[in-house]
Amino acid sequence: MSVRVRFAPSPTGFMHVGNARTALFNYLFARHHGGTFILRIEDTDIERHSEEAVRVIYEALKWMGIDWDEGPDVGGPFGPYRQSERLNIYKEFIEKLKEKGLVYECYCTPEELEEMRKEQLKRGEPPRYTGKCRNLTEEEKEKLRKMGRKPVLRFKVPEDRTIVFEDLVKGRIEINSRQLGGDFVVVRSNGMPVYNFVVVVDDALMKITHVIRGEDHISNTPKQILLYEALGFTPPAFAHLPMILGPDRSKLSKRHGSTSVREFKEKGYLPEAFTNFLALLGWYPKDGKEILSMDELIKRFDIKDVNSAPAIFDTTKLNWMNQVYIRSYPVEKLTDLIIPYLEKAGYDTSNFNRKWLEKVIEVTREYLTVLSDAPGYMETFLKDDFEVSEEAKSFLAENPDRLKVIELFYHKIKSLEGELSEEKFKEIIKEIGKELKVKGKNLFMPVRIALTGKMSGVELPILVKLLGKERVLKRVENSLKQVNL
RNA sequence: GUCCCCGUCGUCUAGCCAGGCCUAGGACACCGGCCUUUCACGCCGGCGACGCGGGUUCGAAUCCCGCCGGGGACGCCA
Repeated sequence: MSVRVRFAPSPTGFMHVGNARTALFNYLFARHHGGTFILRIEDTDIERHSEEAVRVIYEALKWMGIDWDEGPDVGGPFGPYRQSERLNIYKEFIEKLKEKGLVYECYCTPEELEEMRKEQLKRGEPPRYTGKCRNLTEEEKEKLRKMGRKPVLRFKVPEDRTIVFEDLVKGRIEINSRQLGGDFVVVRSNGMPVYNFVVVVDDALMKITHVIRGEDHISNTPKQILLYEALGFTPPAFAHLPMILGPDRSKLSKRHGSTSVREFKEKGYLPEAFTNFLALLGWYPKDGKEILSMDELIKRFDIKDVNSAPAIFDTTKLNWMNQVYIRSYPVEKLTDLIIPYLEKAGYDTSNFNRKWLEKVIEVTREYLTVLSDAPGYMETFLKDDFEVSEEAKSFLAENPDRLKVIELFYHKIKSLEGELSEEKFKEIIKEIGKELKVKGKNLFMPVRIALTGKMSGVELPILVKLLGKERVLKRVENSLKQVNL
């Protein structure tokens, strides 16, 4: 039987990195086995769902390089792929449960249930539904209905049964039905079925073979297995991925900083780096190779190699990976991605020659960790009216020779005939060194300051070449003005 | 509180199932050196972990028991 897996997020308006990793592992698993990857939108909680929120999911997945074979937008043989559009399907299976006498109406109000939970907790008992309404008579129900109460439908959980499943990453897991918190709700009082129920119906009908999801779903699994059985379906295989933790070792959430895919995209992480990094959170290739393209990930991915211990989300390594990817990215693509950051920083990029911009990026890419660093590092090339830093000024003031270097450099460039090439620049510097009898830092640093106002930066010959004679002169004039007070 | 899951360098992890090849390997980070007439890159080196206690065994990171620690779940959220 061919592998069919699904990623089933609820549209909350943002894609959490934990969800992104779940999607990725499902995707890798599907592609590795030549199976089908399905996208299903879990929006039974209608109040929270919006079209925009669904689009956020599409965008995040596409950005990461994940495509799906079946889904709300592309369709497929087992649609619809949005739970809010599957309501009559669920109704049919609710009827089945009713016929079998496996569900019953419960008229307790949320307030009553909350009260009950509090008391149980106070007594040191695990909170659970007691089964209060399990044996209500018709008259009692009628009475409660007259009070204006709308019932929920609860599933009858068997008294004392050990539910066992073989988890693909955790191993054998056994839970007694007594630990399930009592009879659980399958249909809300507003008639809307609840997650644990719809997920079973959908996974069964969509012929899902492997359910790969976060560890926080382990406690749902026995309930779902009970429903599979009640409905006459065979449960799929389960694989529960270890949690992703924040630096404080608690479940990663918004208070830990950036946790949405979009934030990483906006900061300027390359999708290849981000995906590569996520893949290594809880999984490790047998051969130990860490920089891996999507194809290489697919080739190597094995659910058996997924770690069962949780991982802390620490972006230090992501930063390194991003640098690695930035340095090997095609310049054209990199330029396309960097231009928006330049625009945001106030540059009108239409003023720049595209080829020239690419050359600038070619030399500055080495310095970038994230794309949003680009405007800062590229400033040296883009802005001629810079300010000479205080550090640089005092450096020049320390030794009169240093200023002389700048002045001589200026005259030599001014009287230069023809193009200012890298070689020409090196020659000129050598000449200055000989004529003024200076060398080392005393020779190079003044020129650097005159050209950039800073004490560090890219290699001078390259800078000079990309600037051209006119801009070099303009810059030296600008610096001289600031230093000669 | 109850149940479930987890515990190897600061972090991601290899090794654990099939005990000796482990004076525990790699990567990131950190520190130092080299390279570079700057910074970064690159190269070389260093620091650094089997949660604790018992047991089994000639031998345990690996198997067993207990403890401790961390996390998750306990919704008419998904």
